Amino acid sequence: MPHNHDALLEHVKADMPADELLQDLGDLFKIFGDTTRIKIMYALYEDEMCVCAIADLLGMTQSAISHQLKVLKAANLVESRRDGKTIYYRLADEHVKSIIAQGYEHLTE
Amino acid sequence: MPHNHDALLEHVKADMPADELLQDLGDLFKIFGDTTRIKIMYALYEDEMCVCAIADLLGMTQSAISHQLKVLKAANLVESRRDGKTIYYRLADEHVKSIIAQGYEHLTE
DNA sequence: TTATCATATGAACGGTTGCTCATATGTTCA
DNA sequence: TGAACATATGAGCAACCGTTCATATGATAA
Repeated sequence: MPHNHDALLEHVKADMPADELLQDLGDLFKIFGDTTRIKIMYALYEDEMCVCAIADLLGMTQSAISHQLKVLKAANLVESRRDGKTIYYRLADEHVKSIIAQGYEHLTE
Repeated sequence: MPHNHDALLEHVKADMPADELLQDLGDLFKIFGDTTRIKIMYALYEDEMCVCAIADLLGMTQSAISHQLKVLKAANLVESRRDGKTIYYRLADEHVKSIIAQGYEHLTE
């Protein structure tokens, strides 16, 4: 007879966040789970930057960077402003830095 | 003539972590970027749990959970101990909680 | 308006990933 | 030892994802 843990499950289940939130959490971290996007966020750590500067910095296509910036913007991780032909991107809030910082700590300890 | 930002690039490049670390960061967050793994980590938030209990909790196959636990263990996010036939998993350190907490904050503010 | 720069976007292709299924390993107990 | 339970693992497949390529949009200046 398989062993039983209904009591434990009852307890743990009660403390679990809603499925939708867990899904959203996964989706959020998925965005951090790509080196290109991590690099973009690090590039914006101190100051805003235009798309072609980021592309130059990472040695990648302007198109590739644009696609990724769109993903980051959809997740409210970056914001942008236009100045003539140029569009400058910046980090949207401090969570970006603190999430990366926590990951960094896990790796370097 | 395309506009120039060599000076900016020079400065930002100097502050960027090594490529290998950025890669590792991406790989780490990739692991958080899956709902099943997020659920497993949340299940272990307060106490250790055996594999079949996690499978029951999430309504998933034992095999699927085992595969994911292997991924989590390889990234030092969970640890395990054996007690007879049963193997209990627990969170490896506090970073797991704080990383998830930061993501949670970003979503709920 | 036309040419050029800066960025955005859609389609498509190749690589990755998470699950299933079958099976193997390891442990306990009769 | 053999049967049952608990977990691990390898192969295979469908779905997802990041890039490239071609092209579209938007802005400026001549």
